[in-house]
Amino acid sequence: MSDPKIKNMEEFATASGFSRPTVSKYFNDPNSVRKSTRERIEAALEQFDYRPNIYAMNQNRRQTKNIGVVVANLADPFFAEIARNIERLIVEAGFRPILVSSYGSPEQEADALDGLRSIKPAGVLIAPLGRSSDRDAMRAFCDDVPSVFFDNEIENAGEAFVGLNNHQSIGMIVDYLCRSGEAPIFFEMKLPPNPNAFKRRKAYISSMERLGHEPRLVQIDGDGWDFEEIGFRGATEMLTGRPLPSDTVLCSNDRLAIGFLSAAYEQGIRVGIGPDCTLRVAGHDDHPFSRFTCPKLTTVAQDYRSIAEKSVRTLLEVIDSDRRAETRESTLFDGKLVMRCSA
Amino acid sequence: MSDPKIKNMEEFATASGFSRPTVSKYFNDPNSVRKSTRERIEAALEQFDYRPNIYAMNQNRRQTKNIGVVVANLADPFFAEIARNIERLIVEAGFRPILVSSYGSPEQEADALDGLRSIKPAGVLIAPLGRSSDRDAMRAFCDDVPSVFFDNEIENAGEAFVGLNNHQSIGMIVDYLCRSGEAPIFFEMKLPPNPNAFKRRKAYISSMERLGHEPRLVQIDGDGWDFEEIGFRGATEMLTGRPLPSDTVLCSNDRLAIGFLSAAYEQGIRVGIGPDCTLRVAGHDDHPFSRFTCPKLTTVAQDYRSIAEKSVRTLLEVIDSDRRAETRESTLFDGKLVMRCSA
DNA sequence: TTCATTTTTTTACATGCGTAAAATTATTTG
DNA sequence: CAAATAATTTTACGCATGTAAAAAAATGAA
Repeated sequence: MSDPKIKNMEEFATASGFSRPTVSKYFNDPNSVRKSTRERIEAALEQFDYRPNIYAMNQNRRQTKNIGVVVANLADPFFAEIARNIERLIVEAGFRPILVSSYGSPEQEADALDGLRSIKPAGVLIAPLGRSSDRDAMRAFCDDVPSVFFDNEIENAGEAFVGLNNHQSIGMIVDYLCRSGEAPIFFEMKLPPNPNAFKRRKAYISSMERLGHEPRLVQIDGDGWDFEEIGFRGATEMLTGRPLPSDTVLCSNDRLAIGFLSAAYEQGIRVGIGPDCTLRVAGHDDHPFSRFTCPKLTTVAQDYRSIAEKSVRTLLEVIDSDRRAETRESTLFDGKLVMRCSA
Repeated sequence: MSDPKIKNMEEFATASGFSRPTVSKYFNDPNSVRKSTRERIEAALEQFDYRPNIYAMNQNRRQTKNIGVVVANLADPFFAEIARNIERLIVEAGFRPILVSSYGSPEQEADALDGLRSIKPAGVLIAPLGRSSDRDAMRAFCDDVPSVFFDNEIENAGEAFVGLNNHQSIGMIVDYLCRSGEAPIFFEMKLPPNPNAFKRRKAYISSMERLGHEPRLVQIDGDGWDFEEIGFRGATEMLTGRPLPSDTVLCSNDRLAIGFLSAAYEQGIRVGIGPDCTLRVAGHDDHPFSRFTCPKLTTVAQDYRSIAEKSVRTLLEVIDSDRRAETRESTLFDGKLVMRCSA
């Protein structure tokens, strides 16, 4: 392949025997030209290896084919996993994903949005930090570019929100724990960085009340996103202190649970549902590592795929229709109970 | 701020009272204009919120300010962590990082390079998949754009390689294990996707021989990047089979060790250095989760920061000097022993 | 074959910037 | 203050594409 070197679309058009506008049309949508034309262009493409200059394209198009994806923390495999799904769907739809991570920092989140702005994306998918996010900056951004939020919501921002039905999922696991043993206490951070945690707290309380049990919150100190470390420290403190009001612990998320289990192990406390176990621990999210904890963690699985699909589909609809949504749509997926051996 | 709306550099130049070329010069390098000019432009910048069109800039510059970062698998927190460091350094150097992940698939790795090509990056940092990488495609890519490899090497590709000194690190932990107990057997995949694994195998063998012990490899089946799962299955099989030739196991990496520990726990085998323990397990990499395994994992820490810094610095030097390296430089950092309680 | 329809070509202009050379103006130095 | 130097402006062109309108050509149906 590649006889002479092709510099631009003009030369490629000449080489392939068509005019530049026709070739341009082909690149914007191969189906917009006659089949015979398409085939001849594609044959030429094999021969001459030319690709349109992406900068010139993006400069002149009304819309770029870029879709920004900003996640709260790529170092958390949960986000990496959902980002992977989202990226795949974006590529399949013929767009180009631009993945950026806030790495837990509000400043970096703001910088990420700022950086995306200059790229003029057709749309953006955002998993915001939550409590520490700059909400005003975020809303201002969403006014300018179509945005769909996932995992975490920012009130009055974006075209839509796609997330987990915490009420259902927490209700489900509280139900399970109550009918299979003692009613759980709720292990969480006093001041969680993540709004989901607040929803889960509320869901826990209402579920317990619904079942006629008294809710008991264990709220541990800690700041930031090092949930395992925070959970470890909180659990160590809790487990060496006075006796627990219940032998069952529901953690606000799997990462706290991972820290909790590590602490319990270190304290020599046997966790699980076996006869020799003195504590049951459950988590939430079905974190990629939760199947390798000791013992394996009973948890609630978020439906990564569905959340990714719905988010991307919703954004693409907004982009295609070329008009902003007048009402903010909110889609919540149910969690699925994943029973392993920790509870 | 922002009185009228500024569309382009022409309008902004007029608004700020300079000519467009002067303003253009400022944006390319603020220090290339007189201080008073710089200050007036910056004042205007506050007032009018304008930012240059990144596509027009990149189209006309000799070089873009983009630096591609392609990692083997973002879903592995090790890569996420090193990517975070690299991204930060790139931003600090005034470039824009473009992060893409192969997610363990050679096709996606090739696609990633292809996608980066169209972005005309000033340079690229690559942590290749290794064994399954398309070496020819990779070398062809490196001919076109300055590339530095990290974590994994591809022979005869790229300007430089920055990684870990497996010989030193494995030697160190073998030394430690031998002097504190029985000589370790080596737990690894039969056909690892990652070339580092081969180096570690060799390093293990030579270290054992140096210390007068017979090397013993336990090579488990499995394909792909689900190391925890592969380690879990391999360990389960191994631990339920005939008695082990040693009570000490060195895993080729932490993710295998995480699976191993999970399996040992399930088998009721107590791992650690305590008196009631029957097995010692060590890993390698100081994976973010290795401090929360049960028991906490003794391992070798890779120096994320140094690897990231050296990689970025090397690439920037190539970019700045505007000439390709004639010799391929290879930098290996020593690992550090992280003693926890698993061995 | 003829006519209506679709596709392609031609022509022309727009986009938002980089950059080079020459002319001008401002600043610094002696 | 004049000369030397540095910064800025003017002018002009280039980059690689999108896009719109009118003209021409190809295609398909009767």
